[in-house]
Amino acid sequence: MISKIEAVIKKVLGKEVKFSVTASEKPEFGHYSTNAAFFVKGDPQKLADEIRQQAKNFFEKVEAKGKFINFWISKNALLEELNKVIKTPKFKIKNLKLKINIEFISANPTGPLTMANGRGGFLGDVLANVLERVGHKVTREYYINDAGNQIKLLGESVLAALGKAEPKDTHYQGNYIKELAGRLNKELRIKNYGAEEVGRLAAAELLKEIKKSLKNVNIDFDIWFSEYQNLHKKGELKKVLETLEKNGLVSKREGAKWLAGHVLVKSDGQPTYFLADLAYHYDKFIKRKFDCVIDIWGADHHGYIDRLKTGVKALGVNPDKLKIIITQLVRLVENGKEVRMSKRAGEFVTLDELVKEVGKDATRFFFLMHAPETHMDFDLALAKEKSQKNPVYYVQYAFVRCGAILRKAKLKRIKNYAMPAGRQELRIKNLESESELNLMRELVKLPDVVLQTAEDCQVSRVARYASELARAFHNFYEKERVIVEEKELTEARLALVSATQHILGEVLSILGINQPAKM
RNA sequence: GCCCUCUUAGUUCAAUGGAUAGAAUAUCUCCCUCCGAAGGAGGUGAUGCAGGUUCGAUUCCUGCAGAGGGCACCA
Repeated sequence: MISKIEAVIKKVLGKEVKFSVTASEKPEFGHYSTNAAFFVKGDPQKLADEIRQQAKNFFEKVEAKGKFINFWISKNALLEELNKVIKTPKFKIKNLKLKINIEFISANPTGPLTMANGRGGFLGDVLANVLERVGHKVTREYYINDAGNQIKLLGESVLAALGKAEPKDTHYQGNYIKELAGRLNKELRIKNYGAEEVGRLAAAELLKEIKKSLKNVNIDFDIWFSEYQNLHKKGELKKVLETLEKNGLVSKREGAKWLAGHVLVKSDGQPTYFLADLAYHYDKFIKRKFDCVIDIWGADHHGYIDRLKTGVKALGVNPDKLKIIITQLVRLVENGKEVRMSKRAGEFVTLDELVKEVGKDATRFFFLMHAPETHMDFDLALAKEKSQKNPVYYVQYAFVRCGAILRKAKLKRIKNYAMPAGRQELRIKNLESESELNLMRELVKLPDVVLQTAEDCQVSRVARYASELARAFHNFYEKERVIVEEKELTEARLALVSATQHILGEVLSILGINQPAKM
């Protein structure tokens, strides 16, 4: 809808003028408005009239108020647009076709997923959904850090728990290590593994747990990329290092190899994580040829952004193709006091615990509502208490109400309203009331919401839209009875309900939230 | 010390540089003869401080205060 209005304004202005069109927040400002008159000389009302002339049937009214120009969309145009949205196959609103890799969570396999991992997890999952809706080819990827020191440390921790090694402060603590040690004990008794091998074994075991947790919250990955198997074992680090050396970008100092002030190979000959990461991004950009790579990291890695971008540039890749999204850390608060979350100290709330206490859908919505850059304090007890008031239920309830009405219509054998697969033309020409039209205006916003989100990655917009759409529906439900005496009116309203069910269902599906039949 | 992020109703969050700063929740009133009240209608209530740029600043810039995070031959 917005791009349509923009196109009309552009036609009138004739030249490149920077302006924007937004959905209006207040009824007196119409349905949409633009600030275009701020940027051109002349009477705003005259400009408004010219715009109206350009698309007479589309606009019911175009009116300048001060320098703002407000648009009222005609009923026919609204209905036409709604039909268009409903009939879009799979709601795929564009076909942009970029090959995008989105890597998220990638928590080290040295412990269970914490609730903070959920933040980046849900963000990545939903962002991937959004990007798919505009036609991109999206690969969801989890990078498994199974090659560094932490694996050896994990192995030592397990051995220490079995009394086969000296306990140290740096070891991973917590019950999960003891449980893990118990599970591995049988195998370890037969074979005499070193710390690194034990670590690898333990990491594989923990990765199974991580996969289970993610499955439980409906986050799927296309690729689980093992640093050890796919990079180290295949000698990819060496290859990338050689490439960089050939291009004269590597310098030697104090026995180590450097790239632009960062160490690639330590003086003891061991590669750094930086080199592994370069090999990884070489794999993504050069070998697998992704047009765009999105990494979602926690705020504790923000200092690493410049380094990686520099490195990627050294590989000959335009660093703008690498988009890094930072999510602020989540602080765990208990009884008003902060608890440091640490796998080493064994102090954390796992994602599993959180989901068990608060519920899958409420957990998802809670994280998705918040912009990634907001700092969050998280109190498990409070979250549990508040989950009853989570807006997700408001949205799901609207969806349930749609279903309840349509069920009743079916029982009464009312026909001519159904929209199987969203293909049928909506028969809603005789809907006139404000709550009905308002609902239609909300429904029609779906493509704009998805497009904008695919553009700026602000996933919380989708969650907000879900609430707004639900409100428009609840409002309609309260004001108008759907199944009434007049047959035509009933059919029209049922069609509207059916359209709402489809679009609300699509929004829930983008958000990865369950579409319940009952609550 | 240097760098990044954040600061908006009691609380949790919105607002591509635009209009009278929106919601939710809490609180105070109302509304079930009804397709489910997990709902609807209304009241109260907010931009940390000081400058600057601009026709216009919650938004951009500078300084200050407060909160979180980062500054490794760790990953």
